Amino acid sequence: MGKIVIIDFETTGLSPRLGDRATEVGAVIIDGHKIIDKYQSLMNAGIAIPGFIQQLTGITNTMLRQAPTCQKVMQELADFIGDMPLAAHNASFDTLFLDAEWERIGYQRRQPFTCSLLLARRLYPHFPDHKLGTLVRHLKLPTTGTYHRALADAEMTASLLMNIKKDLQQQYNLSSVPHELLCLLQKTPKAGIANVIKKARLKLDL
DNA sequence: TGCCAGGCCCTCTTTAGGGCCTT
Repeated sequence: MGKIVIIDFETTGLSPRLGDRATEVGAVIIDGHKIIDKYQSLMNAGIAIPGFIQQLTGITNTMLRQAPTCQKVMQELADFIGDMPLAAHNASFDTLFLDAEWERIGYQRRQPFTCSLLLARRLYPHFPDHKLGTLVRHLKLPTTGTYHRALADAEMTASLLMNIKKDLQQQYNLSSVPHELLCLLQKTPKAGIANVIKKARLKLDL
């Protein structure tokens, strides 16, 4: 109950439709306000990583030559995730790559995705921007490794999401913040959040 | 040939345009 998988992909570019592929995936499971499990793997799609992305992520073509196939990694990831709901920072990006890589192994995502970027824009509108690094710095969250590596980014996104849940709980005096409520809030204009929580409090017994 | 992401959000908007965010 209350578990969410936070996921992050490193890729060869921005668009699976233009042929970009995943190069690394990191995923962590949170239960309430704790990380309880982690998964990480590089993956070899057999295509070259552009130079500027190698510089950005530190993931090189040499590293990928030794990496397992995308098919193997995506099957392991599907087993790791099971039917738990998902979250990511700028989830529209990770949704595209997860769906595209899973489609290649004949697997279809069924669970909803929550976006910590959309939630952070609503909860922390006064921050200078809503990049993952900026949010981690301003909220004084732990940095767990190198930015732009999949597991470190997934862990920091998990810390961010747990902070968002904690702030919602305190601000609105909620007993819990289920994934269903996060899905509702990420689509709610800032001015409507209190009203959505009021309705959800009755419906979800919060 | 030349171009090329895509979803969300704001505003000098809605018959649109541009910035943010992800690699």
